[in-house]
Amino acid sequence: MNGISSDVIRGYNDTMILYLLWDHPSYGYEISKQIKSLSQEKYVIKETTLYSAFTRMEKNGYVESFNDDTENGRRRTYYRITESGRAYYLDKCAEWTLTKEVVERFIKEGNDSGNN
Amino acid sequence: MNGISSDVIRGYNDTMILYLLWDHPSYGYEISKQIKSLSQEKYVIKETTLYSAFTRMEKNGYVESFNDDTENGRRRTYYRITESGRAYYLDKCAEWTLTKEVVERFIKEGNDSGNN
DNA sequence: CTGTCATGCTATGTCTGTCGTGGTATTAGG
DNA sequence: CCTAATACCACGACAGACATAGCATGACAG
Repeated sequence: MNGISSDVIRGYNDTMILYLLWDHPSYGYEISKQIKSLSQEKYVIKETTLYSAFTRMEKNGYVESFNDDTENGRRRTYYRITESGRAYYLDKCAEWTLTKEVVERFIKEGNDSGNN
Repeated sequence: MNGISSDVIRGYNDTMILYLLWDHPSYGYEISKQIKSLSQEKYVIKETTLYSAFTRMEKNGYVESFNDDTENGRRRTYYRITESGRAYYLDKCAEWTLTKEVVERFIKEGNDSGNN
């Protein structure tokens, strides 16, 4: 198995994107590259998934879009995380901890090396 | 936060059910109770989700259904895990390990400060 | 100048798993 | 009789992921 079935990640795409927006705004293509590299090529988000996530999150108030006028040529839509987005992200982190605990009670691990 | 949003667990319901079928067959209601107790009430699978999971998994050959004739009165459909189901389960466990690694790269917060 | 590639985004419709709603049936207890 | 717990199922809605397709720019090779 090389990748990760998207069903598993479902619900965490938003979280990953918000993580990458935490320190500074970014845009689709860059986020896409970063997810790929940060996950060590293990997860590559689909374009449509990514852009629909942006749309959804903007509708939910987790991000704000804007255009960078200093750029010319290629039109980019940048996204900035909002306070609400930060709160949502942190909430998801807490949920992840909980989820992890729960799922692991149902996982037989014979191939887990080292840590607990 | 009390529970876990089902979007997060999505894709792991099957895994949890198969885990509980590993040693011996079981049936819907019991599985439901066991998920609740084993997750320490943190996750309660919805009935419809559970039964549709059984149907799906039987169609995929991960479980087989049968009736226990020694029981009378309440009609139960028991499910038994198949070899294919065991393989699928183990596959999911491996995937979980991978998923966990990936997701955690995007999680701020008490980052696994303890182990490793 | 034209073709191709990388960049950057959008529209449209399908698929799948979850879940809300509601129904059926048995057994036990008040 | 009524209710609660057990035990299951049908139906339809919904949301997120994704396949497919298209549009537009800029760089660079031939």
